[in-house]
Amino acid sequence: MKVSKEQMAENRERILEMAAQLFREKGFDGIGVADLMKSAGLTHGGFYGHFASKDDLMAQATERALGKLHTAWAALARDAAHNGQDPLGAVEAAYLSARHRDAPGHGCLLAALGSDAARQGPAVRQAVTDGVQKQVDALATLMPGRTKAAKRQRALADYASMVGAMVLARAVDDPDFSDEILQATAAALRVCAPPAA
Amino acid sequence: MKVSKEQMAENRERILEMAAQLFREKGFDGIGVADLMKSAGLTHGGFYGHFASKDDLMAQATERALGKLHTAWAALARDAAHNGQDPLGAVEAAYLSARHRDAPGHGCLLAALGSDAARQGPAVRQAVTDGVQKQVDALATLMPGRTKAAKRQRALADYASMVGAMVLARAVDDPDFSDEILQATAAALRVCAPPAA
DNA sequence: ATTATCTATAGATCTATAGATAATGC
DNA sequence: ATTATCTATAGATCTATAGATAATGC
Repeated sequence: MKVSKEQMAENRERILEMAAQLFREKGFDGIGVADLMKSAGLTHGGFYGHFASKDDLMAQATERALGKLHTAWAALARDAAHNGQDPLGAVEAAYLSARHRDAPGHGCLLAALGSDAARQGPAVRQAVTDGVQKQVDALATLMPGRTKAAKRQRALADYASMVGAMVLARAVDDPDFSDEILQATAAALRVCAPPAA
Repeated sequence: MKVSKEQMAENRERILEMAAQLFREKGFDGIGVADLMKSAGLTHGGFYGHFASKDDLMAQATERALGKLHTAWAALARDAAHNGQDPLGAVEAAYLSARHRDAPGHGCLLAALGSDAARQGPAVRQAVTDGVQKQVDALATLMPGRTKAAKRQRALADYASMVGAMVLARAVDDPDFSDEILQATAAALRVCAPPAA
């Protein structure tokens, strides 16, 4: 049953990716180690050769999910700028889209697990804090404003608006109401921080 | 062991209040029926005489928590108006306070359980949807704006901002960063929707 | 020989229920 | 007599570990 070093590294990656998705879809408590390993095509017991505990995996999956979104935002902003469009507007539009709302497993970790994260241990909290700082830094770079402090302040408020809108849009049961929340927030962001151009 | 009808109604109230608090503090999955009943000073088995299931309790506790906050907002706005202050600003300041952040068990259900709520059954989702509609209606009444639609749009965006800011402020591990998130969001709300006065 | 994975299980939860108990309220 | 609560437990989870298995890599 032993596999090669390469195969083992690949297995570890698969567990981590699967965890990052399933935690966002079902919550930290919504998926167990056994089912997670089954989804990765491995058995329950093998898990503890890769991670010290479920909490360890949760922290690493959190870091992974936040890092991936950071990369996605950067690519989105770069493409928009390359096409002569507003980079900030592109990131905001993607975040506040029905597509994002309907795919929590591949979206923003804070929107999917934000209220859960506040109740987790130090490792997860640390990963969240680092991830949020990086996202805010990225937004601040795209933000219009005279001073660095003004850009950062706007970036923080912008991020909070988007996370809250997504949490609400996913929590409510009525699809029309959900769309309305996303659209109203997108409109408010346009009014508050119009593109520098 | 039987108690009077009045005592039973009182016990039911105590379970519901305790649940509304403990769910917000520990998450829907973070507190079990047995521990909840112990907190209410009753035994595990007695629970099912009051509620059909844990899910039933979750839905009723959700409705209760959202209703209480609605009442609190109304009182806050009324008092502010009575003292010649901006009612909207009073609600926003209270929501985005460190006091609210540090007492999730008595605060906004969406900030405490928003990402959890999206994964719950129809009863909880329905209670959340109704509660959010009422909060948004209340905010819209306080909101400056020419048309009813404009007020509602601003109210939706306002609510999203506040919920997101609180989710982030509670999720991050660094107290200074947490304060910064709340303050930046409060500042952005002042810029976007300045008091009508 | 080493070790990544598998099988099996310990021990601790959790929701829900069945039957016993004892106080209310006709 | 009725019924709200209690005790005890069934049945299903969940995390974590111990020991067996079998393929890699010296």
